[in-house]
Amino acid sequence: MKNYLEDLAQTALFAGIEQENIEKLLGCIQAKVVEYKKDELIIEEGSKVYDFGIMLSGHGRAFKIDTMGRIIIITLLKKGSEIGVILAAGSDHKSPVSVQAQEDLSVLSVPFDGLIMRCKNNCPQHDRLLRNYINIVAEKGMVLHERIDCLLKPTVREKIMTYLVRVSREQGCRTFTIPFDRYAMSEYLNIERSALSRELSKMKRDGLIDFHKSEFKLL
Amino acid sequence: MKNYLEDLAQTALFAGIEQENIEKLLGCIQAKVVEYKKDELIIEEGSKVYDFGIMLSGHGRAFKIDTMGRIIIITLLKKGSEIGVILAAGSDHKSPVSVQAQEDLSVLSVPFDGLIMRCKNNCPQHDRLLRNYINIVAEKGMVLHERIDCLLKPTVREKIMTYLVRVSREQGCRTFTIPFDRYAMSEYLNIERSALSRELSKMKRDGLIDFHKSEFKLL
DNA sequence: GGAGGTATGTTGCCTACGCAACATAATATA
DNA sequence: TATATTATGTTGCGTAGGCAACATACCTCC
Repeated sequence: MKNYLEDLAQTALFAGIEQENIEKLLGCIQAKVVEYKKDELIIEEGSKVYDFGIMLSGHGRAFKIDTMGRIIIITLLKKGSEIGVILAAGSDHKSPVSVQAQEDLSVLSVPFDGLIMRCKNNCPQHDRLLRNYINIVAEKGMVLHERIDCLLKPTVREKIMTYLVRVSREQGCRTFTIPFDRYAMSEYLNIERSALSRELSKMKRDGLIDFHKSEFKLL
Repeated sequence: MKNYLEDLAQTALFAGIEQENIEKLLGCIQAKVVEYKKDELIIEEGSKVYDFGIMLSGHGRAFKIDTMGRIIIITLLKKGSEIGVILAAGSDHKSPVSVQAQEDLSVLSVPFDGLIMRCKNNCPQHDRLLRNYINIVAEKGMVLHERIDCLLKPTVREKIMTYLVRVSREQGCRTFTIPFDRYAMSEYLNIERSALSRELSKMKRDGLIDFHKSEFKLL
């Protein structure tokens, strides 16, 4: 466990908490490290989830299989990503997604009840931990809201613009880099990759934007 | 304030807390009642939000104006609805929506910090309150996720089916009532009202579903 | 440098669905 | 019961964008 302390100090969950206190907290909230093999399921669609997790190493993905058998990627997970945060805090707990290890990896697993129960020993910064947690849940909600914001736009062009304007704002600059390749971007906006490329080209021609690969510029 | 205690006891925020304790808590968390006139803005798009609210009476709506000047309804609010729960708990606090009173109404306004700070007097069930709050935030996230689930479906028929199957599951019955009229349903699924009606009729013809108004049946 | 692999762009075809306009049904008003 | 009003259903038309197929750029590894 100890070897992870440094990494944990960098996570949103433990933000603002000193390492020695993190160590104490980990015991208090009954956190444990769980290892997964490549392709193993961390969460199975439909199962009940009471523990949330923080990725300590490796890569994973959250996905679901739709009625037609297609795989829909919900999120990609890397070191530091949270798993099942909303689920564990919700009231139904039933997972709409599966989470799978894409390579051997380890996860810090925390029972939600351990987090939320005030420990008898009143350990320092448990409050801060809780506040961080709420913050994470809220931010996840914001992220979902922002995606819906794009998805609701009627045309491909408006979807793209909504997305680009947001990223530009976030990075505080008219020139910016998006964290997607074309395929991922098309999935995020729920449009065809080719249709995306087509519209991007048109928008460039129309003098609305400029771009090369994942570098964009709003004009 | 007192006259609202009974209503508050019914809300998700105060679920499982007795009325006398609610009264104490209200003071502890520095809640106050705020009145709004018809058409007044409770939250203004772009403003920073540090307090969340619980609707005590009346109706309101959350909306945003998109780039083309169209009004997009995000949610409708009624007695018991929460306002700005995710915002107040988030880290940016900047509201992507406006919230407006559609008639004279009152709101219980609670500073997020009041909620999350452990009161010195260690008042009973403050923990429960916090747990309820996290629960609400998480559920809001689930609701957004579920909508995205529909929006991502490529065809109108699949969007409809995804939605109907979910509501059917929620109500635990193949016959059920949806909380939308056609127009609201079409907005939720982000499709044209006429296209929705058209597809619903086809699905009935195909023996997939049966319906009359807002009553549906999966076959 | 060549050869294979992957990411991105281009284009023609075709249809699902947005849009508008109208029809019918349900509900309210008087 | 007549009349206005609002919800829902129907239909024809035109096109945005899905789909498939191919083109080009970029990258990696012999």
